[in-house]
Amino acid sequence: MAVDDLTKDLAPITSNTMADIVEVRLREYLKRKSFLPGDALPKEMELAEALGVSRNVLREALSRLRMLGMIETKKKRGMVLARPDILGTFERVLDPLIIDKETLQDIFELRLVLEMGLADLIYIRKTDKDIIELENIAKKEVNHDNSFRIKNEIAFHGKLYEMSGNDTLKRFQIMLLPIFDYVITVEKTPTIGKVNHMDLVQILKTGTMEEFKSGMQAHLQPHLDRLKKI
Amino acid sequence: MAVDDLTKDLAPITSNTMADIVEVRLREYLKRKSFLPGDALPKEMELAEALGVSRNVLREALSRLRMLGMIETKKKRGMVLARPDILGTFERVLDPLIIDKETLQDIFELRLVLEMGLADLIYIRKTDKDIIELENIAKKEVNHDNSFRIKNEIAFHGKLYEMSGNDTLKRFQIMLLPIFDYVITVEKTPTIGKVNHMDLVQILKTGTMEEFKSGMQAHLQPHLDRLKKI
DNA sequence: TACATTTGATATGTAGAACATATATATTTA
DNA sequence: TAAATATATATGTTCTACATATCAAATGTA
Repeated sequence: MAVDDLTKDLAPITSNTMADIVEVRLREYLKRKSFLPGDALPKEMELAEALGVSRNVLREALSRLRMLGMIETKKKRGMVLARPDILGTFERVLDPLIIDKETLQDIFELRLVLEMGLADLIYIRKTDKDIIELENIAKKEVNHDNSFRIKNEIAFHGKLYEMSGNDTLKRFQIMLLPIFDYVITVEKTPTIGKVNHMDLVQILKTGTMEEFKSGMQAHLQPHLDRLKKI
Repeated sequence: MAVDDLTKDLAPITSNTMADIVEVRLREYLKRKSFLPGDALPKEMELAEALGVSRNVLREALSRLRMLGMIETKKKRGMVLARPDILGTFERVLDPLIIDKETLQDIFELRLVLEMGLADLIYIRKTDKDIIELENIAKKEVNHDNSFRIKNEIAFHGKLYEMSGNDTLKRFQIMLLPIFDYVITVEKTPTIGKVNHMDLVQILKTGTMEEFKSGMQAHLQPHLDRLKKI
């Protein structure tokens, strides 16, 4: 354990390559000059000369920014600053097979936190149409095999995120799905709370937000019970 | 609006460069071969030849994976698969000046959702020491200028995240701070709820989780009131 | 034999030149 | 004037060469 802590606390000494340095310098440059999306950037050769590196190294750094969507390039027009898709970059590294166990657990908890906190947004923005759709999803649950049950579970909770009216949140949830898939697969027994999906729909129809919050908590309780104290 | 929807629905036709393709191919390769952190990868020339591209193009793709922390390289040892820091990659593109207004709003709401949903974790894991520290932060609030008030506000809510015992969540919050800083700066009048920090501390000391949830909601109510219905 | 030193081989890091390709702009042609 | 063509230019790609760090083997020394 002590070793693990050391490696976390002590600087990684990431023997910075030129590309690493140039990447940082470019970031600083873009920020300092307060470039805005659409603004044109100097051409590669000018940047390379200014930085005192080969075009090759510069292009490695630019390649990174391009991947993140921070810049876009066209053959003759040159480069322009762009709006990165903040979630798109996230998605690239979200592989449950690579993420360590602790982080996996953290993310699982993050999902619980999100769903517990979603009630306010849902109650501000829910529509009758939403509730009907949600009910239709809940109705399909009876008498199906396990793989269908999981799909339906995802559809139901996905719809809840959708009802929050927050696209970023919704995309975030979709992105985290593979991780829960993984965690759920690891779980031995399926977790079923005292409040099921149909109950939640009923609360949404006629109940108060407080009732919905309690209902959601009861629904997720088996997961919450599993969380360790420290 | 119709145009915006089109650009979202229709494929972006991102005239893929070789580096883009190689990046994807490498990802697939790593996944298919189910490499694990620490495993050695083939050397650059072998990969380049197998892919039928120049070493240069390959290096642009590798440079991206290296930035994300997916691979690490050493002079003679070659490359090994590594564990990417999932939040580190996120941080790179989180600049309030570049993010568009809608996403900024989405993220602001995300923060509210997180804090509303944090109660369960906090009640599972809070310690007396935590509460004393939180109280000390709350005590310092009186009679200070605005810049101190904001710092203290951040410290208080930051401590709440810390009490969740979830490192990923805590880091996530720190990462989102610049964005709230930006949103708060835009706000004309400071928003003060009916329940203040000291009240929340008192609830944590002797109250139930339900009371804490209600208290948190009252505390954040001014922000929630501001949210648009759609 | 055991250990320290030197040497060489090797994989990544960096540089530079050359050519390919697409495209905005200028020029020519109908 | 408008369409077709040519040219200049910035990015995309390849190739070669060399620098640098480091592992491993060979050599030297006690």
